[in-house]
Amino acid sequence: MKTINNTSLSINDEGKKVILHGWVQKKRNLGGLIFIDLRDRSGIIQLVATPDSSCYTMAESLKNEYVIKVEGVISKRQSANKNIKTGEIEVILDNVVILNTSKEIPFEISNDTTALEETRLKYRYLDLRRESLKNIMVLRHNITYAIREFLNNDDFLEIETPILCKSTPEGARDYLVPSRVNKGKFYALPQSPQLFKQLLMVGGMEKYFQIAKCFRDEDLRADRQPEFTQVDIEMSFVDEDDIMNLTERLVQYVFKKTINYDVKLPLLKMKYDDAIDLYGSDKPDLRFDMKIHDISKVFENTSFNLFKNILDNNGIINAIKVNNAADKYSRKGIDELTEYVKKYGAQGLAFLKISDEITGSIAKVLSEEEINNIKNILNTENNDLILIVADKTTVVKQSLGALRCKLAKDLNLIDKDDYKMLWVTDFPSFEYSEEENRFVSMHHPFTMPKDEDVDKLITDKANCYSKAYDIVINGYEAGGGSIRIHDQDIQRKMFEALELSDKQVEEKFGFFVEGLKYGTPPHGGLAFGLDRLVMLLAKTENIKDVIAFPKTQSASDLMSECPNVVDDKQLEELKIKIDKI
RNA sequence: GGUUCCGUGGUGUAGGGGUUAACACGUCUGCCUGUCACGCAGAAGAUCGCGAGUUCAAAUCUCGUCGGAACCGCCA
Repeated sequence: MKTINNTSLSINDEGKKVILHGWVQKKRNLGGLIFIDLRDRSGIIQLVATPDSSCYTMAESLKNEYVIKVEGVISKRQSANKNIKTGEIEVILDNVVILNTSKEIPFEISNDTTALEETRLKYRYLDLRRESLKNIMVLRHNITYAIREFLNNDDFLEIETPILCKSTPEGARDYLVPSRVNKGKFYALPQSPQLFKQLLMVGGMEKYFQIAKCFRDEDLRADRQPEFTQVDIEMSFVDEDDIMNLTERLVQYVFKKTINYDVKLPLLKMKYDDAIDLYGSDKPDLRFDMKIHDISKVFENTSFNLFKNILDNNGIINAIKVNNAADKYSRKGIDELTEYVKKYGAQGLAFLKISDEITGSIAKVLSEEEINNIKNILNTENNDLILIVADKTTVVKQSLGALRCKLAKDLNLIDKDDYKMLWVTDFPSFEYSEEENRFVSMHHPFTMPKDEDVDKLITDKANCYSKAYDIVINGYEAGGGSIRIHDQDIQRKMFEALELSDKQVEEKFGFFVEGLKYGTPPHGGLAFGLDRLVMLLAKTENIKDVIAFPKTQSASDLMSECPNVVDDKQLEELKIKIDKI
């Protein structure tokens, strides 16, 4: 068995005879002397074959990615290579055994490989040999290990819940699995272990966690995979603060343990409404400021018809100030920003450039007083750029919220080594679904309303808030959770608010509601997006970088060519017929 | 469901209606005893994703299709 971590060798081992295993990363044949970079999981160590050695011919025949076993003596190098950990030493070879050969590899195995993601995904097992990807796998392991360590020390039990579940058509689309034993019936893969973890609380487990695979059949994004991992936590006899407190300490522990970063506690708490108002997002990135300001009142009596009409139609006018950036955006630059906000439904983007003489798209149509009022509200200085969106509230907030993030990125306002974390709390219980013409749960139907809002469940849904919270890190929703409803009366009211009939409730989650009737303790929890947490700690913006075998945007695996068609025999066993597509 | 972009030797890019499709890295051969992005000399390797159309002529233009990427919708 391979026992030595190759790069654990150092100058202190000089003279020692060693047996090493690994892959040929690189061979440099100087004619009378051969250098080989031997790679194992720990890194690179240099081997040297001299012409007087019996293994010289064997060393000559080595090619990239051959798997070899070598014997040799640790020696001090004539001149050290400061770029690698073992740069002071090398192994003078006595013996080389080829354990396996390798086809010529399709792309260079190095951190700065030029291969596209597409190529790397097809040969993911080769991609994993690259140090940067390997390091993320190590980091991911360290993170899950730290999580288990922390939660174990806090009396949590790690319990697995089923992968084959009942489909609950609320929320995300389910992945379905046909049942052979029960023909015509389907399992669904879990979108999260939500119901099971609550039933574990009913089952008296008190403190549960699981590093749980979850599945959602929705479209992919740079930070979204159809198959992902959640750190799922649930506790009994707790309130919101207990869970936030525990989670903070967990995050602090993981950051310290894995990247030696000190998280200062307690984290900032911000109400959902304030987050939307100030940052246009329920997951604000606080690494930079650039708040959104409401300048509607400046235009109460404006003669500028465009803005007047928007205000008359219950719209708002908001602005962000980009410090010292007026000269950084030409007409073309502004046009690009305009196109950007249009994606979020904004009709346009007005701008003002602050200087002795105000310029910009609406500089001419505004009165001097209006411009002065804007300058006062935004507290402007010379060369500030003011960007304004006027529209209905959701469009204004969403587009400016996205715009401030784009600007911060474009203008390099973000310190890449910084982490800004906060809690976003007091989420609305409901959001109005235009599609379904009714209020639907923002979180899920088992989320406890704020004590003072229980009565509003029926009477004032739009102003009903819940005991729900998200932990936001650098603009990512890293995790979210809530206190659950354990009270039967409140649960009934919730279903009523969602316009679910007794029959619908019974069909959708009868087993769950039945369970809640048998002495359910007050409970709540939270789920962490593990992949996103790894992304944050690894400082990458692509979720594929933190998953060993990820899927492409069309939810396929380029390596195994999955999904794929199946045998007619398999379909026949399941009594499934495929329609022409 | 929608918008935008990409597809050219093994890899990554350049190019672009016309005769030998360019460059870098890699590969192969020879030379080379201190390299570590080794060096030097030479060679092989591509019907430009696939299909149709326009044209005297398509890798280039058009349409379709397949694959990839980013985003909007979607993601309780």
